[in-house]
Amino acid sequence: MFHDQSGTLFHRVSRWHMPSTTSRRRRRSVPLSKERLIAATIEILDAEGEDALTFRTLAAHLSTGPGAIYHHVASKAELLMSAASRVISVAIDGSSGEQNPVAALRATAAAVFDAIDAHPWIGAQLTREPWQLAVVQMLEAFGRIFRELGVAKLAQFNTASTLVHYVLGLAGQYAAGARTLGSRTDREAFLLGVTEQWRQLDASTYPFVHSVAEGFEQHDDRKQFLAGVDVILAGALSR
Amino acid sequence: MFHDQSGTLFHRVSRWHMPSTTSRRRRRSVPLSKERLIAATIEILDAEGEDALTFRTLAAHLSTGPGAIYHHVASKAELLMSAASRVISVAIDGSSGEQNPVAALRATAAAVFDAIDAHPWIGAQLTREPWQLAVVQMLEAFGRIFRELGVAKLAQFNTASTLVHYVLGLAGQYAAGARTLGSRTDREAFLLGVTEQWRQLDASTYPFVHSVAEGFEQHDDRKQFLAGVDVILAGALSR
DNA sequence: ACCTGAACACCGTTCAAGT
DNA sequence: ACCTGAACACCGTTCAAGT
Repeated sequence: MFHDQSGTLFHRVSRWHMPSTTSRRRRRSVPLSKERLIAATIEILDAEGEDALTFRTLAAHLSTGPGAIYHHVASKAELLMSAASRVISVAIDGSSGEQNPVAALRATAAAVFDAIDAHPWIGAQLTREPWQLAVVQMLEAFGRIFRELGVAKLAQFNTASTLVHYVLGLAGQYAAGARTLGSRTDREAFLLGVTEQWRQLDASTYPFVHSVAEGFEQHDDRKQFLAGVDVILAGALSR
Repeated sequence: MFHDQSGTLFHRVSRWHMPSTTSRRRRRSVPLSKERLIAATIEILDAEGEDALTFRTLAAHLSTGPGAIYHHVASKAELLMSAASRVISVAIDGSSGEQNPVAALRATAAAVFDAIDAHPWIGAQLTREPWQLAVVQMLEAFGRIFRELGVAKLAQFNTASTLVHYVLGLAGQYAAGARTLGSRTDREAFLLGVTEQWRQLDASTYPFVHSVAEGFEQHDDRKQFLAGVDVILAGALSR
């Protein structure tokens, strides 16, 4: 719950942006800026989910009209890319410092997972634009570690991008789960619904899925994610 | 280009649905059905891209009104899930038959890649709803092979879902690339633009990205994808 | 230069009215 | 039962008008 630096950071900042009349009045005295827009975007996405972020709600949050936003960002896509990149850089920067490269890789991956857990809308966003800055930041962080690990020159990009794609795929599924969940119900109920659907599939055409259905409800997403990281790490070191 | 069974299949079917007046008149004599809606959906997505599929264009394509669609599917989300699942099952079914499990895994993964290549809109769709049927179908296909490979019982789900997430992540990036591309320009121009952006990043904060930027333009997406599959396969077998 | 908010050109979905 | 298409409640974005 609290293993995300960026989550707590933005949580602290968010008191400034509470929709109380006092703070809203204080807010209007400061001019709009891209920074302010990104902060408000992250706040709304975290608190109310992806569907809640429209240029109308964002503008209302900042006590202005939707048109004002276009003086600081070119489009909603640019705003979302900037918000995602912000969250990912905070996560990656906060996880650096490990000396052992294997530990560093796990720490970085875990930090990214925790950022996605705290801001599940990122999962959908990273898929919306290809090779956006947030994705390149991950490639850089992972690639540098694989190089330190002594992975051969040509394999460095292969292994790093494999890990990046794995993270993106998991982030996407995670975000989709959070979206269909609404922010209230807990994740176990969602997983229970998933296994319920799995059990209703024909057992002879889906034997594997049936065999893993039991026990899936109480599986630990974070542990599961890190297990996948270790599979890729083992594969990278096996040549 | 032609390594996708589903692609050619739907291409052949698509003559029925050409927007010529004759076929459109012939079409109206047949009642609407979910099957027909799915076929038309895939057709429009393949030919015109994700943005072109609206319930208005789909209805016009079938010479009816948008409301008629709701007699056969509950929502646009359901229609897209069904379309994705259709494409994935055709791809997976067409790739079965390999006896050697390692060859089978590579063949299945390649078939899924080719399906994504032929229908890039799938990449975005698979991220839209969590654990939708198309994703479960991949989990089943991969999981069964990992079991055959002798992966330990507890690791079977780990390794299979790692591979599924990797495929989903790559599919998402691929689809995003295809979307920003428009369907006409070739992929090399897109990759050139990506590396151009990479080169403009600060070289001291992005040393790894800079080091892999050269040569990235002419990299082979399919080969790259299969290299990642082999990394995960090696990791799965390394314990 | 920056902001405002009505207006434009769309969406997915609903629903009264038809056959 | 199935279809039709106008209407509803929204979007992101634009732009004339203000300060």
